[in-house]
Amino acid sequence: MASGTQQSDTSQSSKTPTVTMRDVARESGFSPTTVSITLNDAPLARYLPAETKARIKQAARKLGYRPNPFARSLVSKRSQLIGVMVFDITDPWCTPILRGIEKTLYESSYVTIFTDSHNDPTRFERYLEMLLDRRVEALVIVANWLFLDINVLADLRKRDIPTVLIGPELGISSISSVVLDNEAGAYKAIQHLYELGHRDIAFIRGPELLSDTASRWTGIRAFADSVGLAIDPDLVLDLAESADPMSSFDGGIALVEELLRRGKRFTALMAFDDMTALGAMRALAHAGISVPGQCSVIGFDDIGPASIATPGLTTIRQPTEQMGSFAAARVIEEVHAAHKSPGPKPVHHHKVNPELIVRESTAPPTPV
Amino acid sequence: MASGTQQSDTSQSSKTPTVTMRDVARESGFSPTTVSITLNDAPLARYLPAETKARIKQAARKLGYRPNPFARSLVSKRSQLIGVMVFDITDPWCTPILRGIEKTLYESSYVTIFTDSHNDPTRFERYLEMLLDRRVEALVIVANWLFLDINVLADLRKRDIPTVLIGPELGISSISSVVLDNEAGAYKAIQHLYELGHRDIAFIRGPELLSDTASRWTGIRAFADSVGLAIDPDLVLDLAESADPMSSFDGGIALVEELLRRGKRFTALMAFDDMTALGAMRALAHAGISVPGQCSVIGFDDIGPASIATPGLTTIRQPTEQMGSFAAARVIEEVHAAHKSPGPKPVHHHKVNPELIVRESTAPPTPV
DNA sequence: TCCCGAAGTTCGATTTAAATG
DNA sequence: GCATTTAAATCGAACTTCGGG
Repeated sequence: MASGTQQSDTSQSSKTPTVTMRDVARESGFSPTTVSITLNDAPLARYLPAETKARIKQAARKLGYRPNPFARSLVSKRSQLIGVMVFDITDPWCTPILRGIEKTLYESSYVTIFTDSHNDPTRFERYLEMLLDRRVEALVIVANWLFLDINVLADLRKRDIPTVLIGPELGISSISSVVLDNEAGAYKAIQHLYELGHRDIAFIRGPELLSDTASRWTGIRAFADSVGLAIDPDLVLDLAESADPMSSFDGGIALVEELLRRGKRFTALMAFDDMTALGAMRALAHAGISVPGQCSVIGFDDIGPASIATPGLTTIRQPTEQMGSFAAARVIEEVHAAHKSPGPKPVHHHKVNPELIVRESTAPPTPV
Repeated sequence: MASGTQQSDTSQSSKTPTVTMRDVARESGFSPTTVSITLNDAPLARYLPAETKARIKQAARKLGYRPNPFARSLVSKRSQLIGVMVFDITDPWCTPILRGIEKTLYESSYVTIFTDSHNDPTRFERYLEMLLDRRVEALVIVANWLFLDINVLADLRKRDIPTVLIGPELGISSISSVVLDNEAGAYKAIQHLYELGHRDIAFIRGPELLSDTASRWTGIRAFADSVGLAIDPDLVLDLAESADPMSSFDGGIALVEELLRRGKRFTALMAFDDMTALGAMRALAHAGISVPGQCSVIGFDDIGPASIATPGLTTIRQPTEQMGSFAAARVIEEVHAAHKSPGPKPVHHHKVNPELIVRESTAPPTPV
């Protein structure tokens, strides 16, 4: 059954005969030039009588003509290809971004070449070269973690290919980006806890090398200072460095255990991200501490698992899908602009706003 | 600062000059033919003196020569492109598969064109056309849900482009596939519960239209029959039809509530998939029923959220990454084979084995 | 299939310049 | 000059054929 004989399909068996423009020309009785002009609706098509165009189009349809993209790209020098480089497809933060990119690219005539660097610089550079060799017209980089050194990015600028980086803030940079307002997000998070009545709040901060860590902490400090809330240094722990998204889950577990060991009272915990928060909830559960009954937990990112955890995780949502859409739109815009006037384009930095999503993991502290 | 003046980069400013094979020929002092032969290590290269080859290669390196893929594809008729169509990138089941595909494609010289059909037949067909128009050499389809009608698939066969479908079993079909042995998986799941001592087991089955539903149920029946376990029809509920992965989470909640309403005793619950199981755990928690203390829960798939839920979800793992790798390898193989001898290739169906992953959500029933 | 190298044709389209009535 | 159409050059590489050494 599996490989059986193929009975049907009498004539047009094995390979498709590849019908070319020439064939359409022959079929319609016009020259290849005229065919090209009509089918592309080129400027000169204005002078062609409707009758001619109709005949040509019908011939094309009849033969099932499909223009060869390589021949086309060869002369137009446009690949209609957009390169997308994800740092780690395994990270649930990335997938909605991909969805966003795909949504806006779907409307255009561009097609996506997908690559995944596994957070590995070597792989990143090799893929980058591949993409460039393939003549992608633009690049969208989805970076959940930043190891990139400036040289690589500068190189991109030099090659004059529109690029947008989604993810970490990387301060002054020569490359366009779409980043979250981490400071505002963290501010909203702690404000939420504070308004519920929490005063003894523990914090798990991100890895020091990650720029997001600093900005989120700045947001936290800003709110704390504004209401005169004291932050106990003993209740502040840092996640270790790592490029594996799962590691912050484990980190969350380990650091909560450490927190518990220290014995200081806290009624709420603000985690660096959702993975950490989920790890923390696991550790809390194992210690017999109920969430949010005895301890509220708030995360950051609003990745998929946050909403299907029990209790549902209160968190700060990154509008990931919009970020992806925006980046893709931006990059297409730049391609069009470059088409009009070549040369380096201005760099844009777009900052998007996070949103507080209240679920089940936060509640007012229970009076002692 | 953003758009500032660009000081460095004296000469090679705006656009890259695109160095062609001709330039390399001129630089090295040989003809384009000789350059082509050496750079591609064509058969004729055997006769070229090392000296010549070295000079040419050096010239190429010096000029930063990059062969134009369009010119190349135009004559070779090979695009070096593999189309990947995901039904829903948002579904956590898909991402490890993508990773697997990417891993094996990385080693090859192929590049991935990524598309996401959103479980929408219209979108699927439009993307399919796009991929075909781009002359992809093969296709990998990652289907978490099956709406495809046979016509579309048959069409693919006719076009003679190697295709592998990852996902649902679709019985007799004309297209190669990589599917999970759902029956074996379900068998292992219920066996696990049974061996823990559970006898009153509730079931949430999948939507009727999904082929996986039937095979998993077959596995369950097979085990039950083999040990003489009775299945109470009142403890068997069905998920509604839907293409949204989140819907089974909601379904899990709703059906557990229904189950509880019925008032029949059960000490374990076997869910159609992890999403359903996670929903079930939420409903159980809300009803004040502890997992696994008062009720064990087992899922299916082992998607990412299963391991970071609390309690960790016991489940049946699909070797998703391997499935992706395998499919990609298979497809490349077929491309090579087709290169040697054209014509339709035999269809292969590969069935992979699931694995029981025991976490925290299952335990022996507590004696009443 | 001795060794080395190059001229010329081809792939399938776009585009310019020009020819026809 | 105008409306209508097309021959011919071009894009960048690969391959076939051929000519000397």
